[in-house]
Amino acid sequence: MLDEIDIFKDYLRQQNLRWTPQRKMILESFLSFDGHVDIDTLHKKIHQQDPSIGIATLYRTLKLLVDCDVLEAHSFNDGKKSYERKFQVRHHDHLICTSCGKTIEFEHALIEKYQFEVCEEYGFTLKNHKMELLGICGDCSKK
Amino acid sequence: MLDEIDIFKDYLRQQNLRWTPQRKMILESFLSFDGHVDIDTLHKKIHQQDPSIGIATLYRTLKLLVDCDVLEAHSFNDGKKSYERKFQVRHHDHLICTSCGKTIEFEHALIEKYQFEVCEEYGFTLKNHKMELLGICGDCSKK
DNA sequence: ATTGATATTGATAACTATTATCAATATACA
DNA sequence: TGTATATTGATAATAGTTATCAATATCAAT
Repeated sequence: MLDEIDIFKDYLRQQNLRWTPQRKMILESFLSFDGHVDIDTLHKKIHQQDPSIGIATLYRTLKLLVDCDVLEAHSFNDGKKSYERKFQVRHHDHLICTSCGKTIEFEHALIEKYQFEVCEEYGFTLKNHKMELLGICGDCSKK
Repeated sequence: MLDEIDIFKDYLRQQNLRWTPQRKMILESFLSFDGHVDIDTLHKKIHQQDPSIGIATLYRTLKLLVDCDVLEAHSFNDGKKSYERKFQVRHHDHLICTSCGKTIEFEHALIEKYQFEVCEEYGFTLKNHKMELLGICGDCSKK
């Protein structure tokens, strides 16, 4: 079974792009995290392993990984982007605490079903979706 | 019945802030649009009416309008923010065509109900939510 | 293995959206 | 009308991201 490394390699070959140690290490480093990763976190980890890798290469590689559907980009309201594995991870949505920032992932089959219906109604072919529920988590509302 | 202007005025008074011609004109200009408005569009329109209004005042005023719940901020994936009326407008979600950028607004009572249930399950108090369905619209899939 | 065409890299300049600074001015209340 | 202070516009500063470019690495064909 293909893993993310293989998908990335195949994609690069198809596009006449090259498999490099930097690209390998960035993807591997990314995959060592769970859930959402922001550029800063990833850059710090990569810099520890190899301080010679430049930030531009990081941005470039993440863009490629989104293009080949290995990662997915999110835009939260602080203006920063974060990234998430897409392949081999079930689709899910997010519950976000606006007080402490805690994020919980969930999935709900019925919601997904209705989303699909809405798209049909408007003649859309659904490719992806994003749902964020913003609220106050149990811990924060106790304070 | 209170309208947006009154809400904004009341909020300013409560916070010991001041009602100024610039704030009045920015809010009125915003309300003359339908749906989402991005800073650029709004700035162009305002600049036509009164070129002396600075961009900083526009940003400052929009922030106040979000604080007093007259507007809502969105962060789409291009990194730019856009704003939308909140008051007197029913909550709705977005269908976005990833090919031509067209946006359709919809609402779905059952989806909202299940969102509420998910929050309860995790001990969250739901304050707001954002749902975007990304796909290809009918026109684009014909091409 | 060597070569050659060209994709990639790191450093850094440039760019975009947004926020902070500050002196001049406008507002609201006594 | 005067006065304390909030607001303004201009612009510097900041943060995140992208473009530029010369040096280097990759890969397919020999």
